[in-house]
Amino acid sequence: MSRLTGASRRLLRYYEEQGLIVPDRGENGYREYDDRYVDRVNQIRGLLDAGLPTRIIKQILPCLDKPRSIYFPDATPEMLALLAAERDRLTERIDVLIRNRDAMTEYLTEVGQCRALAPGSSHGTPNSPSVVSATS
Amino acid sequence: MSRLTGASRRLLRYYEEQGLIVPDRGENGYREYDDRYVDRVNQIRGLLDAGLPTRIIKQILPCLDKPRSIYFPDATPEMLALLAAERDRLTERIDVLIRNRDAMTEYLTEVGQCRALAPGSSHGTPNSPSVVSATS
DNA sequence: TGGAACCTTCACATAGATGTGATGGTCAAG
DNA sequence: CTTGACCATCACATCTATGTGAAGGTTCCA
Repeated sequence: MSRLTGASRRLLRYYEEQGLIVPDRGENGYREYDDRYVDRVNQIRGLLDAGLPTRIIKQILPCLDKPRSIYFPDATPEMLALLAAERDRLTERIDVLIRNRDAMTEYLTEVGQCRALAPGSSHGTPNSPSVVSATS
Repeated sequence: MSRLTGASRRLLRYYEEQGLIVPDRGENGYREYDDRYVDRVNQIRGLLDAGLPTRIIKQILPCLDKPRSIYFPDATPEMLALLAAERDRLTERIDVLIRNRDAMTEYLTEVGQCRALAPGSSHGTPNSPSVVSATS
């Protein structure tokens, strides 16, 4: 599992400790990770990377689980509200990041050496003046 | 300053300790924050919020300083490369966040109660399937 | 001459995400 | 049976961004 996800064993245990994943145990006590956990762990890491704390992730994760869109049973209004709120917070952060990124790009462009193209994709509005503000 | 930026005094001192800001000192030893520092602190907090560590921020911050675009003197190639690299990393994060955000929105839409509109702006592609992967 | 309201430094505390090591069980191959 | 490669738990360490409080100086207003 560690190899599949890139997360250290320690980290997997930590996620488990935080209730983010609950792997089965074999007779011998060994953890048995269902294949679907690899997606789940990646999602967790994505959200952590997004700045969400495990505590929040634990709450919104059930909503984002993979075999959903079949029947999503236990989605309390509270969870939906929380999810929406987190999404909005996330949107705000994204905006901050985009503005920062664009400021960097702008500077690099001005200086004139703008090689090192983004290897991933390329969302984002390449304008907006210079700086930034934090929200969280 | 603390009031202007929302950062606690302690935090301002911390940023100073990390070399991110270098306020002048009055006769009495009091810190004297130039007005431009309010922008700078906001920028710092934006970058911190972006997940960049102070160590990195310290390096790229001089490039993003405000009275720039006049004459930007000391931009070594190393700093430019670093800045470009950080910008690309940032772009990757942004993509991850956008995908996560869109997954949330998608879920909320499916469930049907998609009120709680984003109060800020509204970047982003409202599609892409579900999940995510971390890069950092 | 107070005293309130600032400021200073120093230092210890905390919380979250992770690393690392000690100690020991399990399993499969030799 | 033993050795190597797994696995388990526990516990302590680390790093970053912060909070908090103590002990004391400064400024200003009454």
